[in-house]
Amino acid sequence: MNPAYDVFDDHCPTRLVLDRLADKWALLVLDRLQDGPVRFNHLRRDIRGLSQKVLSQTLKRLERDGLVKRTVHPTVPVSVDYGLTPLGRTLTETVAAFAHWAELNMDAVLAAQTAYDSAMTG
Amino acid sequence: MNPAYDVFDDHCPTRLVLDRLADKWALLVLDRLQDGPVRFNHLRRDIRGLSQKVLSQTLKRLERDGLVKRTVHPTVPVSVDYGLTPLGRTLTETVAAFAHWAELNMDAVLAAQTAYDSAMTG
DNA sequence: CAGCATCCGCTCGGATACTG
DNA sequence: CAGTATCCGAGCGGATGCTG
Repeated sequence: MNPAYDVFDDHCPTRLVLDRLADKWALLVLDRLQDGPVRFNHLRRDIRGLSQKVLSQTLKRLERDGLVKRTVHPTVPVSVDYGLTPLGRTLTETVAAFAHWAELNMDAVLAAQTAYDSAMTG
Repeated sequence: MNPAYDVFDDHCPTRLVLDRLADKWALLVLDRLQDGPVRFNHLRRDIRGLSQKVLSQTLKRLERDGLVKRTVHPTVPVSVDYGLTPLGRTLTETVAAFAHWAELNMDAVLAAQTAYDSAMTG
């Protein structure tokens, strides 16, 4: 580890990475890719609510950051799939933990919200 | 786990949670709180670039979601600190993994970006 | 110290239409 | 199928000023 990097520092480049990863769509894409490469429109269908424009942007950013690999298959018509790079793979566990923490603890969060809101009202 | 919850579903409540957690500031706050409660202005100073308004909003949301506990100490003047709830504590490992993945893999990401950009240019 | 209220620029992201 | 291009409204978040 390079001790010069510090996420709490405003001007540290890690902030840029954090900004990329702290994105709902990027997390969902990375989570969806953990079982292997997926094609563009397949991703689009699987991740409900994700528009094609945002998917395109998200994939491009993830590719630029070296987390996702874009592969073009020379078929007719051309087909393209997206998979994790080795670097991206080092993140999958964390991403999965994140995404599924929500599923596991949803009830507790909803209960906390209800309690908080009723405390405000009453 | 409740199999009814699915982060890939557009209308699943877990999407709301994911939205909250997939936030740079929320992640940094949670990461900063893992060693114990911290006072408001202390947080503000430690997390560079975080404005007071956004810190306030972030803390309120995290409190509403049951991840953070706000404690008022009846001193003069009043002092307030924020700490993790037991629920919030179940997230710290994941959050820390996230924040520090950035620090660990910064060099690789920067290299990937450079390669990507030069491939575009040249 | 620990906030709230207001203004406001800027970007995110949804909708739509078009291309190879 | 796999995108690009454009328009545009909503909201995030920074700056500033004020309160108990």
